[in-house]
Amino acid sequence: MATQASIFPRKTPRQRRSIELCETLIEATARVLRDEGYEAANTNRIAEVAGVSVGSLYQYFPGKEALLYALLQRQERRQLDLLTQRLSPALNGDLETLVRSAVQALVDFYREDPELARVLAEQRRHLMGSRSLPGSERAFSDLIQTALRTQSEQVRRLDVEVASFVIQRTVDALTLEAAVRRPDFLKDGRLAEEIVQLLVRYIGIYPADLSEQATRRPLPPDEG
Amino acid sequence: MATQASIFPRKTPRQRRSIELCETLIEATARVLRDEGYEAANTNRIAEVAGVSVGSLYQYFPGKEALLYALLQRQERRQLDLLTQRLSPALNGDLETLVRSAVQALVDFYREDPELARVLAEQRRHLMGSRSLPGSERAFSDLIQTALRTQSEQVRRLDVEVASFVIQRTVDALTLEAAVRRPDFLKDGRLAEEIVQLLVRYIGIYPADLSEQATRRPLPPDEG
DNA sequence: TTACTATACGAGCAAAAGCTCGCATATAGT
DNA sequence: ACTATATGCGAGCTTTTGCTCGTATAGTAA
Repeated sequence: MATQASIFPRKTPRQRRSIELCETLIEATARVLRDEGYEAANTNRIAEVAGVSVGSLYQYFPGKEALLYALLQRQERRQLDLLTQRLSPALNGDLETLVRSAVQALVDFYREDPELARVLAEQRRHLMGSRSLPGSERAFSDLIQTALRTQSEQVRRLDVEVASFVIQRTVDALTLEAAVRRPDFLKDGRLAEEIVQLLVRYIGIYPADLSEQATRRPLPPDEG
Repeated sequence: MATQASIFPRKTPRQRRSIELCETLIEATARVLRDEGYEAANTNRIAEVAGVSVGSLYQYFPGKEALLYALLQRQERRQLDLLTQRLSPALNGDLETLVRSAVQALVDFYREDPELARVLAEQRRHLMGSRSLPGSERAFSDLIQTALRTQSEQVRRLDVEVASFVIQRTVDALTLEAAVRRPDFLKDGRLAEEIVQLLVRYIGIYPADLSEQATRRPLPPDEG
């Protein structure tokens, strides 16, 4: 059972059938993870579900970690694609619309396949280990920081680094957790709207902030 | 490798040395999980680290799942203990103090052993499966709902069920995630205070809420 | 002491999982 | 058609893991 730890593909497929083979294997990995759980996700089972032989599997992937990693990359790419696609029309609107677009994008994404998303979220850190995280995470964080800076009139003064961490982790954790455990909260949109409120109240300007905003907003209306 | 799935102890230790043995095993499980990861956490390795034989392990635990489950229970009990202990002196104070106590309790808890907390969080759902969750989670949720209702003058009108979900998952995800990945954010208290702000702004009453609060607060001040 | 029970041990077997290698087939280039 | 290369296969070997069982020791009670 001498386990080989490399994460990266053993060789790149050249012909069409081998490319399809790799995709079939990744898809099978997703199916096994979703339907049978992590324990069942061994190379023999994945090859069996994919309808190919173990030998073929090992021709392209050095082990199950590599399959998991490839699947994770596919997932992250799709997530980021959806997010940027949904966000671009809202970038010039008001803050609330922007936030709502982002939240709804993640809700839709996780609702599509909650079980798979959950398992992958669990495995993410195992695979990343101490490696740098080039995935959608960094891109998402950049997206938030940019938005915070460009929407500065509607945004209170805050530590952008910490705030983007808070925003990203909050919306991700809540949408994923809800998709897995409280799908009823997502079905009627109650929770999505609640997350929007949570974030807008956190980011947006309220009277309590006016004193510290004085340098940026020269008009101090009397409160009381 | 015919795996036996039961979660519950095989028999209860009667003499002192056997009680110590069980605790040693649970502690070893924690150590292996923290230092070597989930993959390494097999019964042979745990017994070795504990300095006892596999035979002794199987006398009390039917498999590694049972060990994991026992460890998880210990962790949840400690977490809930700390939380209730920190919260009780703040129950009569203002909302912000209450929230700050809860956040700080979780921050302290996760900072104590972030790696272990992370691994256990990952494993929680595997072990719980479709079982009911009698752990700290339910108790925490009840705690929040009670607090929301008793502090009603400082709390805006909101769906208590959804709100308690949002609050619980938010504070838990943020504190755990930060303890693991951004310990620097926790060291100087920047993040803790940010989480407090996030929650207080979400829960608390702001001018934007005054119209919908009219039935509860009979004084409608003109806004604008 | 004696008898009885609980506890501890660890070699070792069976099942599972990881992985290879020799051979068969498909595709591409000439 | 012929050759070279890429692809696919799966029996079966190796290592790991889960777990038992016969034996030895420690505790308890008479």
